[in-house]
Amino acid sequence: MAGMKHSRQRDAILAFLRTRTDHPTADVIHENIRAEQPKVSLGTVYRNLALLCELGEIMKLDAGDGREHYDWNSAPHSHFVCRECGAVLDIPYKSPAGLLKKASEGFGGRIESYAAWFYGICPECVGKEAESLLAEREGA
Amino acid sequence: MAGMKHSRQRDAILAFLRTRTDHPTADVIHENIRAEQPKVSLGTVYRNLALLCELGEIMKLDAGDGREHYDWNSAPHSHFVCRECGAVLDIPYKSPAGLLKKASEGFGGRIESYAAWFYGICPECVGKEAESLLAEREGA
DNA sequence: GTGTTTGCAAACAATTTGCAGAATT
DNA sequence: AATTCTGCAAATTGTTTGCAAACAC
Repeated sequence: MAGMKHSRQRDAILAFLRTRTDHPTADVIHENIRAEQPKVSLGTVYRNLALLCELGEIMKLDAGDGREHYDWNSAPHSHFVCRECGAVLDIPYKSPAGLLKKASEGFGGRIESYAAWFYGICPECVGKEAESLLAEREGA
Repeated sequence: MAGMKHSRQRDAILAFLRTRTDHPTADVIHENIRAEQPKVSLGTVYRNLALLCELGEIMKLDAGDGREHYDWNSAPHSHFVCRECGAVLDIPYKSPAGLLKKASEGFGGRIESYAAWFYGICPECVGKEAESLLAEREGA
C-alpha cells in the first residue's frame, strides 16, 4: 500500500461504518454517504471497501443472503442472522480456547481461523411477534 | 409438496451430489449431469437444487466465494474453506452441547441454530506446498 | 387430460472493470 | 508533474424467471 493517497470518500465510508453496529451492505453505505457527498458512485464504494478489507480495517461478511455485509470490527465476536428480517447482528460469543487444535484432529490440512454463525429470530422480530400475538388475543 | 412428480433430472442431480464429499456449485453439477443427459439446462439444475433444499434433502452452503455450494448431507458437521484453492470440505467437528444456550445469554432474540466455518489450507494444498519447498531446496 | 417440469433465452441483482478526468501529494 | 482515485457506464458473474412444449401421473 505504498503510494496510497487520502480520499474524502474512503474517510466517509469508514466513518459511516463506525457509526453502525449492524453490518450494512455496499448499497446501504452508498445511500448514506451520498447524504454528504452526493456524487460518490457505487463503484467507488466497492473499490474502497475492498481496499479497507485488504488493509484489515474492516471485514467482509457473507451472511448467506447474496450480498456482502461490511463489519467495522476488532474484538473477536460472532454473528447472528435473523431468518425473519435478514438483519445481521453481533453476538459476543467467542470460541472456546483450543478449538482450532481440536478441529484439526485427523484433518490433514492446516486450520488457521474460525467463524461461528448463529441463526434465529432477532430481538426486534421477537418483539413484533409478541405484539401481534397480543393483538390477536384482544381481537378474539 | 403434494402433486410433486418424478424427474430424471432431479434424480441425476441428487445421485451426482451423493457421489461427492466436496460441495460442488450449480455449475459443476450441471457440467457433470450433462455427461449423461446433454440437454439438461442450468436453469433446471437451479430449480431442482432449490426444491431439494426445501425438501431438506440437501443444504445450500455459502462459502464466501460468491457461489452457492450444495451439500448432500445429514450428520451434523462443519465446513472448511481453503484460502489457496477455494475447496469446501467437511470437518467432523460438532458443536459442544449447550452452545445455543450459552450464546443466547444477554441476547434478546431466539437463537435456533448454528454453523461453524474453518479456514486455512486444505490437505491437498499443504501437500503441494511441501513439494514445491522440496523442489526449491533441490534446485538450489 | 391435468398439472408439474423442462429447455431456452431473456431478465435480474450484485459486483467489477475500463477509461478519461479530477484530486492528492 | 506524477500517480492515485473517482465518476460514469458498460461488462461480468451467478441466479432467477416467463413461456410454450414435453413429460409424469
